[in-house]
Amino acid sequence: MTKVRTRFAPSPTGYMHVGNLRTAIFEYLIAKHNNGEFILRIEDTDQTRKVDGAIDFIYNTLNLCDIKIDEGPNNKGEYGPYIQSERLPLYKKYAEKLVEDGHAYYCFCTEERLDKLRKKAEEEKRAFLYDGHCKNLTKEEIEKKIKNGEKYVIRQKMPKEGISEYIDTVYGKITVENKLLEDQILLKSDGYPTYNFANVIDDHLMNITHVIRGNEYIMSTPKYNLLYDAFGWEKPTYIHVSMVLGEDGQKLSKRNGDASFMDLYNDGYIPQAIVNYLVMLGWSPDNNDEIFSMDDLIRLFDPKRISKSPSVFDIKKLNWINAHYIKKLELNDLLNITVPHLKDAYDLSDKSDEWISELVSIYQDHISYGKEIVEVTDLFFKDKIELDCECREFMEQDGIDNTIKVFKSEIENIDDWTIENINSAIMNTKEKACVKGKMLYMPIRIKVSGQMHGPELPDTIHLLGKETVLNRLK
RNA sequence: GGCCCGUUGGUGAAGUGGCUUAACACACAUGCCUUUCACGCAUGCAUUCACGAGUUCGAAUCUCGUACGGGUCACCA
Repeated sequence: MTKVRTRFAPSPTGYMHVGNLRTAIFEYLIAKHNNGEFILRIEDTDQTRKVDGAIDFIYNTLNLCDIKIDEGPNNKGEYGPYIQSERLPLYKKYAEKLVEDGHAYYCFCTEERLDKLRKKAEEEKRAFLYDGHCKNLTKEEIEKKIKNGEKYVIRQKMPKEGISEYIDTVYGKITVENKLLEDQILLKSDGYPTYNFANVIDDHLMNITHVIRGNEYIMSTPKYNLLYDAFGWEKPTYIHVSMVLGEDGQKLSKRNGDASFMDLYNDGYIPQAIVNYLVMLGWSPDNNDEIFSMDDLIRLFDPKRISKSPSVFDIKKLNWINAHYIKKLELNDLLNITVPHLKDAYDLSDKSDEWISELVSIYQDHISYGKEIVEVTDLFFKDKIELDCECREFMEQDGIDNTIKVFKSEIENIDDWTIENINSAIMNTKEKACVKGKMLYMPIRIKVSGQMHGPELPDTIHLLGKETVLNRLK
């Protein structure tokens, strides 16, 4: 049996939205589930969209997600180079081979002529298809034109009749009429291959066995297959996956302000949690489990269970999964995803490392992503706290003033500012003011933190410091 | 406009002709527990699977039509 090989083939744009990442995850899981290899190939045939540092960015992203690349631009491999712009001669060679064998032809049509055809098609409300104008040029005509320095492209010769069909792992049988297939361009006039062509050549040369990609390619896959047939190559297994949509039901995009992986990462989402969440978008295991390690996923992943319909990216569910991962974090990792945000938002110069650790720790179970630490801890950093309606209502009840007064004097009497002593102060207040439960804790909590909820009260008070607490009890 | 694909609750989804009076999870709501929130627990939230017809003893599941949504039709990837 041949070894399963999948590839992730992004353009180097320096941006990866979660839909792209999900595709990479699926590709990785399919390879690893079958003990296969995962290849990274950079598709930079559009030189205008290239961004510096994009390759490192991709490596960095996949690395953070524990997706290990077996072969790629920064790895050794037998099938390189792994950057398409470094493979140019190859494409040209194969395109010319196709011409020789009668599966493709030179085309000298100018942009103007094509524009005109396009316009006409639009007016007549039909799909534009190249009219095959250059298909039957004689050898002499072609040589003459090339000699004259006329620009040319190489186009694939499509059958005019019949149908093409193939089996997609997710969508089943897909049928397209051949007459709807365009004599698509394989080699552009600048000598670069088109995406479609480079893909076929590279996938074959790199021994890719499973092609996983967005379902926008469902319709063009027959063209790919025709190419495989023309070369006499074995076709890969196709696995088309549906789209990931934004909350508005629209396609995810940077412009829409939709979060990219890096945005999420920078906000303190844990890559493993993001992977966990993304894999559940459009895929489900055959049981009810929802929390998966990468090893679990590799073991369980079955592309047959990928769903056909698009799914909406739901940040709330991601929050839930991420909170789950945060609860299990070691202190150091917890600090890493929270402290930078604290530093950003507040002046920490007079706070000790111990204080910061303690602060972050008591909120570990209360935040669903790193950056959330900022809003939830603001009571530690502002001078004046304001009570909302619910708090004020609570504070208007009888006996509250007395409880606060008693508690304040208890606090004043503490010499050694420890959580134990603070706890004793609360207990003493319980005795002396004759209140308990909600009527004991809530007034103190509200007065001191300005909120009706939060972590353990003694911890909060301890972190606030004696001075601040006394000020707020006034 | 042609062609292709999709449509189960606010969201992710299970479901492949009878065990479904449609799982599970998120979200939401209520209650219990708890000093509060959270956690946990319990309950509620789709009389119905876009709609209509057909096949069948029986349909979310099969067929056809309609609607809606998306994709595709570049010397972009």
